[in-house]
Amino acid sequence: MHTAVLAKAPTTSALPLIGLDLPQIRISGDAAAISAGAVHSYAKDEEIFAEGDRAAHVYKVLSGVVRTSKLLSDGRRQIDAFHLAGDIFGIEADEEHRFCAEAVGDCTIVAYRRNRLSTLSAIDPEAAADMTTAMVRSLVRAQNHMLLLGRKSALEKIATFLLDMTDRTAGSNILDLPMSRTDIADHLGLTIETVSRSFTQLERQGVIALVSARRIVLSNSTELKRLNS
Amino acid sequence: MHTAVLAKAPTTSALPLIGLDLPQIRISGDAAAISAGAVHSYAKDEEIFAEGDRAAHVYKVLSGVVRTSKLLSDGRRQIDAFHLAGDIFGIEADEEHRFCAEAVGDCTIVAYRRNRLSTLSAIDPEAAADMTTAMVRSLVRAQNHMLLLGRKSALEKIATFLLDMTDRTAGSNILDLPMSRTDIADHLGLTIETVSRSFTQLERQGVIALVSARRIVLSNSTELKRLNS
DNA sequence: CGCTAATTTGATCAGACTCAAGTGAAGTGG
DNA sequence: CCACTTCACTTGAGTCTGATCAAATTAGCG
Repeated sequence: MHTAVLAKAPTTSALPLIGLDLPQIRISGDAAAISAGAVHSYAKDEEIFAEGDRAAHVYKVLSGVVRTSKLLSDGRRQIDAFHLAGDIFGIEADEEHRFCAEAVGDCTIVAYRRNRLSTLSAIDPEAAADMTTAMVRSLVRAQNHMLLLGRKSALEKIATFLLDMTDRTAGSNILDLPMSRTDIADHLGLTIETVSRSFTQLERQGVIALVSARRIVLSNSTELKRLNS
Repeated sequence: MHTAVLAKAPTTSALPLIGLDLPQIRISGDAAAISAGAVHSYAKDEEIFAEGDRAAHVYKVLSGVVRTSKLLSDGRRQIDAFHLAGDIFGIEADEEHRFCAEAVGDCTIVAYRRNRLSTLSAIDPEAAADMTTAMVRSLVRAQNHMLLLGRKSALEKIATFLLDMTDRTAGSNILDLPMSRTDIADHLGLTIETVSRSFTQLERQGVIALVSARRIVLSNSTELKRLNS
């Protein structure tokens, strides 16, 4: 992992108070207890950590979007999640990362030294609870995603994805997708062609409008929810 | 949830010491702290809890196998995991169960009152750590399963499944499957016909031998591991 | 021993994939 | 500022894996 050179973004600066501007999940407690987090910036597609790297940190997205994924030997890829601002990722059971993390677009991230979850819980129970919350959230997300991957049609997958992304970003019905068709495909267990065709089909049905490739208006979210099953 | 009437199995008996015969994950600490677990028996296909039930307990399998699953409105089902003896299941973020749990065959289960994970961690940090371990394990499993569901072929899915079940049960190369083809299909995102055909194909290739429908000999686990990708 | 449920097998179909070409937008360099 | 390159996305045609529908076989059980 190395820090990206981006003029505007802060680099490897210690955070005086960890739980400061982190609304969604607050890493609380004494800064000394969980040695202070460091902020890093990453450029688009830059690797944050790789599968097999030593899992020395837990991360939180400050801005931008991160994807975590696993690869098969022949290159097939499954993106298990996109992490938006406020999301925690990189929690591992073992000493090793079981998936890799990359910046979807330019982004900034806080890295917290991982003093072994068990140890942490003794020192700072509240921080441990926050970590637990993050983990439970990942698990719920993973369980829903397994249902999607195993049992939903292409159109249903896209519908679910659009609704989920809308929920997690703006409340409005305009959705700006931060990721490519390739990323969407690898997240939903489809190919880019099928993703594209599904978008087109939804547009023809008047369910969505494609302002541009990455900007989508949900013109009929009722129908979208129905497709969601 | 109701307790099955099985002559041989104990029913709703308080456990004097919780972490007694639970080798894999030990729920430790003062029995008073996490009010004692109660043992229940369930018959094949009996429901342990349903999607939407209040999540008042966390469970551990003592004997037999449990499946946890989610349903779509039209009946399509995704089994997210099979839980064998020693496995913990039913951990939830919310007050509600997000999936349903049923007995695959006759089984016995301990139910631990769920004094909110956060509260628990204050009272009994060690028990909380055990719970965390269980959760992390579920998460790792879920992440691997997403890769399987999203990116593997039918044959690869079956190969992975057989190897995983073998790992989790005996060390030998004889595997007794506790679940039906339907359950396997709903776990792997396939149909029963495809599951059956994949088994047949593996048998014809000399990779496995089907002693009976539920008893499988892994005659060439090297080839099975290669298929596993 | 007969009944029921589970599994296997066969034939056909369809949804999603592959391969291939075309379109469009963004960025680069002259 | 515009031509050119590049990359992302879309669209089309044909194929294939796995689904569906249907029937046969086997196993388990009262």
